[in-house]
Amino acid sequence: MSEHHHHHPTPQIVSVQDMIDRCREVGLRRTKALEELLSTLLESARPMTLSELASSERLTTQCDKATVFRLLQRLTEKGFVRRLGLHERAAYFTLLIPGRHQDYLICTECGSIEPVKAPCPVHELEEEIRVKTGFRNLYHELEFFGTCPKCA
Amino acid sequence: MSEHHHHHPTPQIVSVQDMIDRCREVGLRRTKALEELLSTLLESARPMTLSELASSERLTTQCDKATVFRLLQRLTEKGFVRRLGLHERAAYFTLLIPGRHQDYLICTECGSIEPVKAPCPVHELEEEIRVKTGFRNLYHELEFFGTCPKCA
DNA sequence: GTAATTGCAAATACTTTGCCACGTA
DNA sequence: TACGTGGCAAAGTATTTGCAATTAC
Repeated sequence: MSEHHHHHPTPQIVSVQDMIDRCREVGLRRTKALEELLSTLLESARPMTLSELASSERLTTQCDKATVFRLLQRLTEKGFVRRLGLHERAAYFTLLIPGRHQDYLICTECGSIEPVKAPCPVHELEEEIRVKTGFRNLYHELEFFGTCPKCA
Repeated sequence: MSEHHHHHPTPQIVSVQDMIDRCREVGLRRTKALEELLSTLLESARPMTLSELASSERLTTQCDKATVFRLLQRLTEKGFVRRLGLHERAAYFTLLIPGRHQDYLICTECGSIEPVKAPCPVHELEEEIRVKTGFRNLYHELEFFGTCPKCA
């Protein structure tokens, strides 16, 4: 029944409400667009592009693409969202949840994106780089590319 | 005592001549543009964008940007070049040399890109993913982002 | 000679901004 | 009221393609 709280990331439940509160703390206003965007990102199992977000069920009738763009921009600045490359022409965005890190497995044929289930083996190297190079605010991005079984 | 037979990077000398020969084997024609492009990529310590390549010393007077684009496209198809994300709006390209793998350390402020000197710790996970998911042609991309000492 | 390759220009795709109206605090 | 935010349209940047001329083999 009791949970052990060790140093490794504990799966934590994050609510849209929490996120909005955190946004308001740094000066963002509570708007319908912000709520819907955060909800959509939170519900998504994978990073999404601006176009995907802007045309998603919750947002398409709700607000303009430029609005979503500017929201993502603000959220990225404030550190609530991270912008990922993932090799497509369009950028991908994902919620940044403290203590949670995700790597991705991407099919170069059909473009499917799924989270890697295994633990990320890069933290030690990241620490080494932090110490040796003096870089600040260090983080990493790790993606695996290949042809998925369906496309093979 | 865990001696792995991982393809450790054998420092191999690669000449433009070799690369051109390999290109010809797969049907590409020996053109001035191809030579200059391969030379430029080979001399570069880091991946380069299409614009950088097209306006580089060797290529700017040599050929059109569309030509460089199509060359990179063919070289990528043939597996001689890899296209990387690296978080910028433009894609980056780098020569793909068998047995050689490179991770990058990128400053989010000034955009500088440098190769990581330490060995990449991802090969085992890559193998695990290959086995568990059935993905083919698997490879990975690992980048570290942060603020470099100069920009801090 | 034939097919691949090139240059130029035009078309796409994705991102970003200007401006003024609007809503939140 | 004041200032952050939103919608719409236009501009900006990177990529991609069509086509006729050229070049490698």
